[in-house]
Amino acid sequence: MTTMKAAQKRAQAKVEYNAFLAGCPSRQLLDRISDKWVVLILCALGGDNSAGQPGAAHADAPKAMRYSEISRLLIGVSQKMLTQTLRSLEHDGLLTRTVTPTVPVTVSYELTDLGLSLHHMTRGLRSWAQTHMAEVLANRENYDSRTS
Amino acid sequence: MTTMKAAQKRAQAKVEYNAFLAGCPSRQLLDRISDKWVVLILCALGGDNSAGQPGAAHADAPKAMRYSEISRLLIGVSQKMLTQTLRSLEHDGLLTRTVTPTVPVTVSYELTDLGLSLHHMTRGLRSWAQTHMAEVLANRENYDSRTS
DNA sequence: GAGAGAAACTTCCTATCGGGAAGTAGGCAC
DNA sequence: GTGCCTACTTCCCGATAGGAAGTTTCTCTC
Repeated sequence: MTTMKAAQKRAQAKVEYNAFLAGCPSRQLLDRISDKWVVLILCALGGDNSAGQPGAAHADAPKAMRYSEISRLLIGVSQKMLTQTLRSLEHDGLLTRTVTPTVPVTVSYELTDLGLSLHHMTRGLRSWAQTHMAEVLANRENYDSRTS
Repeated sequence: MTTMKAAQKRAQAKVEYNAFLAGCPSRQLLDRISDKWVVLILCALGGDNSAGQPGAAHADAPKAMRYSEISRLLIGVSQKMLTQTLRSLEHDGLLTRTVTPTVPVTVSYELTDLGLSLHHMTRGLRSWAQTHMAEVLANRENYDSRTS
């Protein structure tokens, strides 16, 4: 392991990990990142926290956010799932958790480089959902009228 | 709504779809596509069904697949979830379902253009999971040893 | 002509999971 | 001391995913 160059390791990884196989670690990883809260949290920390103009590819402004900020932005997330998801992301090295012993304790979360690389993917997902929303709604109506 | 001019509608649409809002349709859509089976099925139908050779960034070969083919490829999926997910994807217009009345009936599924556009995203997710697997595993070990 | 078998589901039961609400810790303000 | 603040943690329950067995329609075998 330690004798391999990074490039070699990466090359081998591609053959070894196949996300279609149930037992493969990469499958478990894919299962975990294919989660609505993971996607939303990464989008939030990645900086696309505005309403998000579809066309306007505003530059990433990955920023540190406090627990309560995230909870306020991701309307509908329960405290339990937020904490749980943040912990698992920290565990996987996608974000860092920093505790500042201020008056009431302050905890802030920030994407790591690894988390940022995944953010590029989740950002695409979110933007896809927003840009193709109308099309999907039309398809649903179409489908429902055909089958009725 | 119908009395609005196109420009006004467009202006409002920009604010209307925000995946961070719990009630927004795009949030529901994002929740649905941020699902492990959705991601895996799209990857399967999108054509990256091989283990993924290192150098060969093989071109997409989106192909029609039969129910049993998908079920065999996505090891671990239950028939119930496979059927359910395929139906919802068909409902949203991401794929087509074709029944051929052969000897034992043949049902084949194929991505639509819309599904194909989402496939670009899910493909990225899968490839991310496979390429960064080693890094994540290392982070986990690191984290566990720190906290123990 | 009575199974057996194959593809694509469908149904039922149970284990697991997510959401809601209430409880906790530790420090400060009143 | 009472209450409030943030960031959780715990408990309970309804929703959901998974496993396995049943269903349908045809054809092929014995």
